[in-house]
Amino acid sequence: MSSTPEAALEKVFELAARVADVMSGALTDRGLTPARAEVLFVLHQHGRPMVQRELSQALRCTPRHVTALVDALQQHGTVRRDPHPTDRRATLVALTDAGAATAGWMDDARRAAARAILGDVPARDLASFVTVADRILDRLATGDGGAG
Amino acid sequence: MSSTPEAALEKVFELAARVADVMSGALTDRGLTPARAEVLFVLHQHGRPMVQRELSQALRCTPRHVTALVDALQQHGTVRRDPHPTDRRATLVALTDAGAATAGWMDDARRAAARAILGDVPARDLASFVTVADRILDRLATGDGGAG
DNA sequence: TATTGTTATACTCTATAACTATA
DNA sequence: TATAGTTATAGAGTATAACAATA
Repeated sequence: MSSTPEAALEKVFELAARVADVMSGALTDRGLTPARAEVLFVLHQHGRPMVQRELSQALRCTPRHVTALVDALQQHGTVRRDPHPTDRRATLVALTDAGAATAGWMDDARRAAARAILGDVPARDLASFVTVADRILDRLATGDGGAG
Repeated sequence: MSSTPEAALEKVFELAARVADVMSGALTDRGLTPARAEVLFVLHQHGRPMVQRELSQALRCTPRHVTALVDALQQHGTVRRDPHPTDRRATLVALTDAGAATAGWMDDARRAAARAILGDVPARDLASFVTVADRILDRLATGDGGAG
C-alpha cells in the first residue's frame, strides 16, 4: 500500500488530532481544558503534592502558565494550594478529593478508550506500531528531524 | 514488549507533540505559526485561489478565524486578497510568489523530515504502522472511541 | 546572588454573536 | 431570506519581563 514515510508521518498528525478531539470533548463536559486536565493527570501520576516549579518542568511550560492553570483548577475545586513546610517561597499543589476522583476517571477513560479503539488489533501490529513510534522519538531526541 | 493498547495510544500523543515541536520551530524561523502555515499549505495543495468560506471549511475553523489568519498572512506578504469576479460579497485568497515559495519549502521540508526520521524503517513495520493508524481513524469516524 | 511565584503585558488560537454588503 | 466577510467580545494557551518574598 502507500506505506511511505510521508504517509506514516501524516497519520501521526491525523491520529493525534482526532483522538485529542474526542478526549477534549469529554473533558469539556467536566469543565476542563486539555492543559488543565494534564495538570491533574501529572499530579495523579506523581502521587504526591508538587511544587509549582516541578509542575512547570513536568508540563514543559512557564511558571507563569502554571500560576494560571492552578488558579483555574483551584476555582474548579480540583486542586488545592498548601504552604511548603520548609521553603516559604514555594507552594505545594495537591489534588482535592474531587480532583483525585477526576484524575481517576481520566485514567479509566484513557484505558477504556485505548481498549475500545485498539483492543482487537493483532498484538504483532501493535508491537510494530510501538517500535516505529519509539524509533521516531529517538530520532527527534537525538539529532533533529532534518526539518530545518 | 509493552505493546498494550494504552502504550500505543500514548505513543501517538507523544509523537505528534514532538514532531509538531520540531516543525513549529522551523515555522517560527520564517515568521509563521502552525495555523498560518496550514493556510498556505491548503492553498498550495488546492492549486488555485480559494474563497474564505472554502478555507474555513478546509481548515475546520470559523470564518472569523479565517479573517484573522488571512489578515496576518497578508501583512506577512505570503497571501493576497483579490475580489471575486462574480460574487462581490466574496474574497479570493491567493498565494503570492513569496507564499508559493514558502509553501513549496514546507512541502519539501515535510518530505525531507519524513525520510530523515523514517527513511530506514523496514517497509513491513511502516505498513503495520499505517494499518493500525487507519484502523484507529476508522473507529473514531464510525462510532465514538468509548471515551465518554 | 539565586530561586519561587506573582503581576503586567502581549500575541495567538478559537468561539459566538451582531452587523454590513451583497445575492 | 440566505450567504460572505467583518467588527466586537471573550476565554484559553503561551511567552517574556519586572518584581516581591525568601533562601
